[in-house]
Amino acid sequence: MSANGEQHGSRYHHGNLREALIANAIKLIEAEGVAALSLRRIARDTGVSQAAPYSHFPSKKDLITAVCIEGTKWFGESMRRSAEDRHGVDYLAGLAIGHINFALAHPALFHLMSTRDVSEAADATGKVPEIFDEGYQMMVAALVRTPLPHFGIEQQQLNIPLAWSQVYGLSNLLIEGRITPQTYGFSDLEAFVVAVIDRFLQNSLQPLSDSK
Amino acid sequence: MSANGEQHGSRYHHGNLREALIANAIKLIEAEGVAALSLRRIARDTGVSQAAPYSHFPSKKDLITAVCIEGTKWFGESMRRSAEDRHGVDYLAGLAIGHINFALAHPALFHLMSTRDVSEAADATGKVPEIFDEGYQMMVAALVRTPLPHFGIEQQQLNIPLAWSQVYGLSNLLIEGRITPQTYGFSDLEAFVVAVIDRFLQNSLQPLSDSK
DNA sequence: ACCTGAACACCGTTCAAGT
DNA sequence: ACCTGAACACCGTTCAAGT
Repeated sequence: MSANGEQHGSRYHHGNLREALIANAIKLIEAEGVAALSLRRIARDTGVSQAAPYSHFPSKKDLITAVCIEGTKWFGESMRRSAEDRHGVDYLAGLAIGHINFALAHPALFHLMSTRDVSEAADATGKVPEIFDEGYQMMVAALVRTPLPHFGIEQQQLNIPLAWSQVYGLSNLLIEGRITPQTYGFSDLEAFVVAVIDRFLQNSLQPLSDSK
Repeated sequence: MSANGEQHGSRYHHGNLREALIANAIKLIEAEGVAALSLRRIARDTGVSQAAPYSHFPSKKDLITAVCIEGTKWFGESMRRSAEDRHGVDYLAGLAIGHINFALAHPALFHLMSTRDVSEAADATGKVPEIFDEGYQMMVAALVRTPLPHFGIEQQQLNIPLAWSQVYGLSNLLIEGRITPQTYGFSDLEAFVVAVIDRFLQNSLQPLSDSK
């Protein structure tokens, strides 16, 4: 309940306190939500005094920033893993599914990473969005290089915010439980996600009609 | 800095403390963000003691819930106002624009309403999502009754989560500053939003190709 | 019924002091 | 350099007491 067991009696005079704090912060977030995140609590869980974290982070914001940075790595990996060995439109679908998988597997962490008020609050360096967007850059790159027939350049441009907000929005609404697959006749979450993404891509692949 | 001026010396022994607290809570959120939201601060701003709010709300969560409920009214009105006098697809676009307009006009409030960790944290009654979704029900109703040629029923069904997460995601990414209209060659935010929504609707209106 | 003031257990942060 | 313990100004919440 209080110790984490993996230390052999020493008291972090080794330089691993920083990593231990980040790990325990993530553990706490995933177990009890962002609201439960307190520096004192993390210090307690890590077995150090309340003031110890200040030897490694100037403020709570900076610890959270570090947590976000760690999270973005997992996020990017999830997208990459899900998209590898795929090509063209399938690659795009893979990225989207990797995105949503991460969000569903780490809802609190995803939320922390993706919302401002927590991380505006949180982002001391101001670089979290930039880092977070790395994942999206993969999507952007794929969108740009994937040949969408019948699209002009400037039309294709608009697909970027479209795809981005689509995936981002779906992730959040699924996490929040506002959209449930059952409502739309899907018993399986994965199948629902695939269907929605497929539909999005099919829609986007159509040539634009000249009116009507 | 401390008083709000609209009271005539009396000390809220009238039954308007509840409304004053909600109003000042919203004022505080919009001025300093959700992070600054504290019961004691609101009480101070309203000119009452720290314990006074507990005569009207069992806990901080309940005050926030009341704030969310108030917010959903504005949200619904914004969508309705923006869509009135429009028909068919234009009506849908109006709803979407009303949604995004509200999010941009009241970012902190929108964020409070739409994110769980704050309002899971916040929603004592558990009914906030339900109420919040009222706005989306308009969208759903419109999507269902708007004739989209070439779509079967079950195909049309999928447009609901698609449109919903599209608008929701775009709202959030615009608020967070992650998507900027300038990136896509728009100097005007409104024009950008209209273009994206139009594109979404045009995409969705296409008949599905039978493969390829 | 509605509000106040003092109290309790928390929190982020600072700072002198220890090793 | 890294950590502790005590302190400060906050916070949510409770509770006896006032009107």
